[in-house]
Formats: sequence, structure tokens, C-alpha cells
Amino acid sequence: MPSRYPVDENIPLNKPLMLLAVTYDGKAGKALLKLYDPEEEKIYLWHDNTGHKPYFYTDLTPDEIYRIKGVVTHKGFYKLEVEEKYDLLHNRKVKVTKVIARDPLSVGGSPGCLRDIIARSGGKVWEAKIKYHNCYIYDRQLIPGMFYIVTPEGELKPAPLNPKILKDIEQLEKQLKEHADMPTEEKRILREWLPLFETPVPDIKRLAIDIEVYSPYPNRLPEPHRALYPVICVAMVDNKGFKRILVLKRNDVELGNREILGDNVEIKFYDDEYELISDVFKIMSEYPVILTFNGDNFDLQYLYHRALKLGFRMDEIPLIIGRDFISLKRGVHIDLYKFFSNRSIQVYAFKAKYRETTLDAISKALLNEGKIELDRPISELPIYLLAKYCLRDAELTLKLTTFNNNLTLKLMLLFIRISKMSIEDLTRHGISTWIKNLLYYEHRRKGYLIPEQDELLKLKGIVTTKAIIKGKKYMGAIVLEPRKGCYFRVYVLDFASLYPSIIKKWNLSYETIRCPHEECKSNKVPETTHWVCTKRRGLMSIMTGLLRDMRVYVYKRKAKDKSLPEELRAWYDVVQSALKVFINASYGVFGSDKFPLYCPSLAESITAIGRYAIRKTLELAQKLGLTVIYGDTDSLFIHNPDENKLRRLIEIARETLGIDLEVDKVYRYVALSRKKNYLGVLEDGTIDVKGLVGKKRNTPEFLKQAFNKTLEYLKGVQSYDDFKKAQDKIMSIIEECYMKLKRREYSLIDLAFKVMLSKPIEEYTKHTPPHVKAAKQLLAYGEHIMPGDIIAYVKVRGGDGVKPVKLARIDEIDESKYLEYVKTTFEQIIDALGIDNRGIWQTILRRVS
DNA sequence: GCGGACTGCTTACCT
DNA sequence: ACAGGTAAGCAGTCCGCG
Repeated sequence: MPSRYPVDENIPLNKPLMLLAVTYDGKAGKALLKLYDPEEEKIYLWHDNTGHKPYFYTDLTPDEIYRIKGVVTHKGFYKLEVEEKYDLLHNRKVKVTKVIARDPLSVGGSPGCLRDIIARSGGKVWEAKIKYHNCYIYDRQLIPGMFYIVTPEGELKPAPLNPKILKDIEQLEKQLKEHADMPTEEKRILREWLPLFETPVPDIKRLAIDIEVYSPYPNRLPEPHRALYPVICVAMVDNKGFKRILVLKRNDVELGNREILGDNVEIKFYDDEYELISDVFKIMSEYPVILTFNGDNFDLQYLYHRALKLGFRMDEIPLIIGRDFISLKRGVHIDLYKFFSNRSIQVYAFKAKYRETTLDAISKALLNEGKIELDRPISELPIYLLAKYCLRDAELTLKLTTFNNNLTLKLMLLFIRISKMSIEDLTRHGISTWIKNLLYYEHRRKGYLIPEQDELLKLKGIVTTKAIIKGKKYMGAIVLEPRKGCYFRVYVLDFASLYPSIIKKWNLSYETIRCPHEECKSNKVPETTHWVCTKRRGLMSIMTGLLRDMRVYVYKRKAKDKSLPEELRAWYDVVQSALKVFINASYGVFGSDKFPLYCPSLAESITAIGRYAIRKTLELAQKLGLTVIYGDTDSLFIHNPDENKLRRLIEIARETLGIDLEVDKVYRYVALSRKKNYLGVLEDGTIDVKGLVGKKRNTPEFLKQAFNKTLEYLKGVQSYDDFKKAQDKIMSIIEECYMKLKRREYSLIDLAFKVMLSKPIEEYTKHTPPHVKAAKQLLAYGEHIMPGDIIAYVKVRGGDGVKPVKLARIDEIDESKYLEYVKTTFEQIIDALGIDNRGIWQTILRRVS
């Protein structure tokens, strides 16, 4: 059968090849695997040869289905099979009919598809919305990111593990079993998972691409679907030292200076755009992995449509336009914009170091290097400057995957191994899709029917608590009212990954919460009417528990184990942070109505048990005579504790709750002001600032600097007496701020508030906050404004009261507004330090005037 | 018409 | 397309006062 993919007839046999992607080849009607050969640094394409076909399940019997008009005669109908599955929601075996189709669209997605016909005839339908290529991964139990071989008989098999890794795994199993007497099921999963974390990731050969397009309108981005204007520059950079820039010759701009490019760069000029793009395609085709920044929506999209416009035949274009993204016929395409926009990646993998998901912002935060700044539109740049600009973008794109010893690449590979997703899917979806996939894979392996959301919700949708925040679905965590003031020698106790521990300890999973057994109903979740199954281990409980245990007992330790070579330690640190991403989301997804296994009673139970755990511990602490001064969700701040009592508390909490309570840190002193706002200084002088205005990213720079200055003084405070001295210093800092404001000594940039626009301007219908007012002014001025942009504005007298920095003058500044701001910022600190508040402001005002 | 009390929206943060 | 809880600033509304 023909295929649009250049499928390989001669795959090297018995050679370990890493599975990177699985897709569906519609023309051939088969699953297609993309296998990477690290030796030759190329991808081999392999077609399924097992005859696997798309399908779904229904509760109708074959006889009933035969009687429905249009099923057997459907052009995509293949055959029926009766299968026994296990229904987790009702805890029983069920006989279902597997409706097998010839192609995925006949299962679902096309008008008049089999799924719709059967559902309309009153049949229940399961697993009909799973993408076929994922279905193939589950059924073959493939693990993307792992190595496979093709045998001389043409079979695809997991490559044997290297003996050294096998030995390490044995050792690890022993180590883990010491911490938990492990049931067989856990042992099995463990044996399967450990290789994922012990198999090294090759430095996959990859090419980053960036293109520039001519545009007659300086402020308008060329539309990729129309591709009206020529591609004027393409930069390509790989991780083996190759750098090339392809430039279209133009007479309307100057050439500029060749030297700015450096020597190790090849630059090639073209008279003809067709030739240029043809060469781009030629080079691209040689790479197993193509990297772009926003290539799905711009670069590759534009190249594709432009090529068609210039008369390329389809078979001359190495790209494949999918519904949601652009792929390659041979290689895989990773759009880093999508990956770095993933909230879990941003927050847990990169500790929220970048805020805007632009190439410039991410690179500056992670690589310490930004885009080249331009003083005029792309189309007017001198050729060599254009080339340099384009090259820098491609270089940054590549570096985002190579920095820190290929950190990003390694993370991606670990993620696809854990989630069992194709790398092209994984990098384009959020954590809920990853966890969904991981769970579906496990269901299929065990022969569990994957429940439909509506049935799950009918059985487990009950909530019994009321959220504190209006519009939320159930109650969350407790925050204890802090005792305002300053405390020396404060121990912070915290439950190590509280929610995942609860999921593990309480056997929580969508099928075990409110299970069908009468006998389990007495096993109540505190504060709710829910109960938990006592007869069956919960799937999510097993998986989350294992992921957590592996992270805590194995990989966090290995990451710090000085007896291991540094490179290995670094690898284990990547492993533990990859695990963290999954563990951290294991509770939240069940509270999200977009998650296919959305389970409110489960999510609610987790937070309820969390509240129960912290309350019990608080009571216990008080009984022991410990002074708790603050606590949030999973932590208790204890002032000047007796070490024995502390040890006792930890012991009893562990025994009665079964959750690890530990000393997270010890502060030399803590200054508490209000909930989620405090300042703590560790013994070594490190300062922790939480939630205070001086730390927020939207506060003007002048205030942040003044704030940081006070921190410097606070670092040195050792005793109550030191506070007196610090107090004077702080007052002088505030005074200085006031004076400088009055004398207009700050620049507009120093005074700017920088606030993110979270949605399109038109959607701010209920209120017009200051940053939106400023954004509207920019819009009127002709600027491009998009969601995600950060608007820098200052407060001015008259008009809207705000102006974008770009349009404001220093003499318009409304300094009284800024004085207010200085006051509230410092009030938080002053409050916490227990200094008399009113007195201070009076003194300062007197001195300033 | 004005200003204070209040509510609700918005952003950025904490766990 | 993970969750809920909190602070702070400000926009908008309501109501009483005069």
C-alpha cells in the first residue's frame, strides 16, 4: 500500500533503536513508529505488521449490533469480538463487544461513524475517543523513549537491558523494599519503571530553525496560512556545530557588515526563493529532530504554505500538516513554545524562573542571553543584521534544549517514558493529558474498562463541603492565622508531599472512593460523607505511592550521593524533578472538570484528609506545650520548641496519621505579618521572603530595590537589640524613597508597574484595571497587544490616572500615589517586626517635610 | 453631587 | 485545559447626607 511516509524497507536488525514517536499513517492504514538510531543519528520508520486495528467497546451483544442498520454495512466496519473486561466502577467482570473498524475515523470523528450509530441505538460506548496511535501504544505496551529492536523475523521487541543497568535495578529494588513491605503489584510496576530512570538519554541530533518573512506593514505579522510574502531569511543550527543562514537577495536594503556574523557561520545567498526553500527542506530532511519556537503556528506553517504557493509538489515538502500541529515525514518536530508554555514545566521543572513565554524572556531567564534588539522593522534591516538576528533566534531555540547538559531534552525523554506518550504529543500537552495517558495505559494492561466521564460523575460526583472562595467546587486547605510579630528560633515542620502521601496512605483512587461495597461504608473520610474501599487497592494510590517513594527514597538520595560521579548525580537530579512534576499534579487533576477521570469526591477527600492531618497535629502540638505561631496547608511554624517535645510530636504524628512529618527548616527568626506573607532568616543568613509586596514581580523597581536594601539589614539581625538598629536603617530607607520621589529622582522605568495582560483587551468587560487602561492607550497608539504581554505603566496626574511608560513623561508622575505604595510595602515589614506603626509614618513625614 | 461602605474583578502569590 | 486560599489594588455600585 502507498504511504506518504518514506517507510524503510531495510531497518537494521537486532540493533537498539529508541522509540520517539508513534503516529497513524492514514494512506497505509497502519500505525507508524519513528525509531531513532543513536549511532547513525537518523530515524527509521517502521509500519505495524501485526494487523492491529482501531476499535471501541459497547455493552450491546453482537446479535443486537447485527440488527442495527448501518453497522455491518458501514464501509469502515471490520468485525466484532466478545471480550471480558473488568469494570472498576462497579467492581465486577463484564462482557463487552469490541467493535473493530478498518480505520480510526470510522470509530469516531467522522459523520455517521460507528460510535455514533451505536450510541444512538442506545448502546453504551467505551474508549471510543482515544486517539488511535495511543491505542496502539497501550495495546502493544510500548514505552516511548525506550529502546526496541527489530528481529530478523520482522518483529518489534524491547531491546534487552544492559547487564549493568539490570544489576543496578536489582539493587534499587532491594533498597525500596526496605521502606515498604511491598505487595506483588507494586513490585511488578517497580520492575517495569526502574529501567525508565536508569536508561541514559543519548544526545539526539537535532536542528533548530527560525525564519524571517518580508512584510510591507511593519506592525503586522505575516499570516502563515496565506503566505503572501517571501521568506527572506532562514537560520539553521544543530547541536553538532553546524550553522547556516540562507538569505534571499534583495536590492531594497543595504548589505551591512559581514563581520558581525563571525567565522564559523555559513551564509548562502539566493536569487530565487524556490531554491532557498528547496535547500531548507533538503537540510531539514536529514535530521531526526527539528526544533522551533512557535513553528506549529508560524515558521513551519509558513514554509509549508509558501512552498505550495511557489509550486512545490506535496512529495517535495517534508512536512505533514496535522490537525493540531506540524510534523515531519521522517523526523519529529518539537515546538518549544508549546513545551515551555506548559505550566507544570514552567513552575516545577524551571521553578518559575521565566514569566512570559516568549523566546526572549525564557532565554534570558534560563540561558542568560536574549534576542537581538532591533531598532527598525525586520524588512528594513541590513542583510547581515537580519541574518544575525535570525541566527540568534535559532541558536537560542537550540540552546533551550542543550543548556545544563541537555536538561530539557532529558526531561522530555523521561516524561515520554513515564506518560507513554509520543514526544510530539507530550511536548504539546499539559500535565492532565500526561496523567490521563499514564492511567489509560495501565487500564489497558490490566484489562480494566476505562470509565466514561458521565458515569464516573454520576457515581462519584457528590461533594459535601463548601469552598471558601466563591465559584470553587469544594473546600481546600487550612491556613492558620499567624501570630503577628517577630520570633527567634522557629522550626518549620512539614508533611513531605502531603497530598500524594494521603493518596497513598488512604488508598485513594477514583474507584476506591465511594466504592460499591456495603462493608466499606464505615471507613469514612473525615469531614465528609465519603468512604474508601477496604477490599481493593486503588490504582491511582499504587501509582502515586510508587512515584513518590521512588523520588523520596531513591532518586533524591542518589542526586545527593557524593559517592556517585557528578554526571550521574546530575542525571538522578533530573529524574527526581521529572517525578516531582507527576507527583505534584496527582491530586489537582481529579479536581479539574476537564480531566476525563474528574472525580470531585476524590479531590475533596484528599483536601479533607489534609485538613484533618494538620488539625490533629496542631492539637497534639498544643497538648505537648509547643507554641504554634503559623501554618499553611501542610506546615506548622513552632516557636522556640523543646527538642524532645518536637521529636515526640513527629513520632506521634507519623504513628497516628501514617504520614511523614519532618523538620523542613529552622529559622533564626521569622517575622509574620499576615497569611501567606512572612519573612524568615535561616541560620546561615539566607532570607526567605514569601508573598510580601516587595517581592512581587509587578511592583516598581525602585520599591523592590528599597525593599531589598532593608532585607540586607535584616539578614544581620541576631537578637531583639539588633532590631532597634535595623529599625533606624529601615526608616532612613523609607525616608530616602520619599525624598527621591519628591525630587523626581527616579526614572520612568524605575517607577513602572509591570502587569500581565491575561486575556484579549475586548474581554475586560466588567472592569478596566489600570494595566488594561494603559494597554488601550498603547493600542490606540498603534502597538500590537496580545494576551501574555506585560504592560509597563506609571501613575500620572489627570486623564486615566495611568500611562504606558512608552507614552509618559517624567513630570506627569503622580507622586502621592507612589507615596501610598511605599507605605503599604513597608507596612508589611514594619507590622511583622512589631514596630509601632503610626509613630513611624508620623516621624518620617515630619522629617521629609 | 459627594464620599464612605461594600462587593466583585483582577493579578500575583502560597501550599 | 492540575487544585483551592489569601492579599492587595482598584472599579463599580449603593446609600445616606446635605
